[in-house]
Amino acid sequence: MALRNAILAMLLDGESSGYDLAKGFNASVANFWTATPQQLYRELDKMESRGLVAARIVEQERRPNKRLFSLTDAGAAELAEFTTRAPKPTAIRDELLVQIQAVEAGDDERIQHAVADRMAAAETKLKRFERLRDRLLGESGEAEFLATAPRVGPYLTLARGIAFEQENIRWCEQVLAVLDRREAAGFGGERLG
Amino acid sequence: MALRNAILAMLLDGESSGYDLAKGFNASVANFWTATPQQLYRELDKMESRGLVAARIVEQERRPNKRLFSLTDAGAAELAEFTTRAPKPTAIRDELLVQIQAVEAGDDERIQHAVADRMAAAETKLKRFERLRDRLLGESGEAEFLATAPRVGPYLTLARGIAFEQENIRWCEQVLAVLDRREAAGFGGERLG
DNA sequence: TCCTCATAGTCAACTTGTTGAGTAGACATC
DNA sequence: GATGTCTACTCAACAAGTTGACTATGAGGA
Repeated sequence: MALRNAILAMLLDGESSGYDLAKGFNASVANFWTATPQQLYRELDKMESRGLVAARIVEQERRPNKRLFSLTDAGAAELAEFTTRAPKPTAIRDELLVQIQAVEAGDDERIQHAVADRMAAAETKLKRFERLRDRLLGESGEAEFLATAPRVGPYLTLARGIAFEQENIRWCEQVLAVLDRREAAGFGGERLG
Repeated sequence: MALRNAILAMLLDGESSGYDLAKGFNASVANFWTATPQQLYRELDKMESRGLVAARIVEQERRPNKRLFSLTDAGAAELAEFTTRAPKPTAIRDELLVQIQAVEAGDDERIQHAVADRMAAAETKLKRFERLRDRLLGESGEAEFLATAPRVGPYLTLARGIAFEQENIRWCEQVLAVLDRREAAGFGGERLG
């Protein structure tokens, strides 16, 4: 249900192929929803058969043909209806946090590595998001943009993504500092059962 | 896989029943993983049959008997092994963000309501987390605790939860401010197709 | 020339997560 | 005395998400 509506929301930006959507919903790019390509192709077929999106085949030279999907009136109505329903509460669900929760019973070194990797990924993502924001804002400052732009939804979700990644980075730094200090103090390596 | 390990990580705090775990993994309480009761009972049975946890039935007066689960050596080994594997990258997946992305094509008023609800929920959760942190810290300050406590994992995941909810609150405030101002400026109610 | 990457998908099998209902006793509240 | 809430689950059905393999073409580099 939510995936369906996330796709409809993406199509507000204009028609696009399953492949394009897959790039947008990729975990390393997305700032409001994620999905794998398989999920998208499957869902798009269902949505087409229900008339929520319209598909049009575009023949291309030098590369495979593609199907471009666009919002139909029924799709827009469905999306509008979705915005009237109470959204599900969200909570964190993160394998790295599970590992940190169990850090004293696990492999210190590997976990520190994982935290460093996560921090690097967050930094990359943050930079991407900031470039995206600059492109969205164009010449205007934030206040002007928010007052005059026809759409602010994408800007606001992007703002959430930026804040999330900044928080991620700060937290990773804290964790690394704490684990380093404890290792130096002789807490490293020891296992709790 | 991750749920299994999240359960094992919970059992580091001592034996507990499915019902108790369900409370801990409840979306409004959890700071590192969530699960429904059904998921837990199902997974616990599987884990018991694989020897990762041991169950013991405790007969109670005035209330139903319960099965208390505890970590076995095999379970602890599985959890340790899990900490050596690279965790999956996580991304935001939030119905409210989908609604915000589509705010210009949706129902302004209801969305503002949903944002206000989310903010209230985040405040409740933040307070709960802060109380939990105070209990964890006890008499010690943060620096002392981090230097001397036998386990810091639960503290670090709690810190992530706290930061997440604070960010949530800030973002909700921003969104409400922006939507209010746009409504006053005459952007409200109008729909984009 | 081979190898990899990017485009643009499809198919099948599997694992995870969600929803709703049911059971059953004890206690509190109106 | 009826209703609701808390403990402590179980069962069944369904929806959503993941994994891995496969097809096909063209471009760019080693």
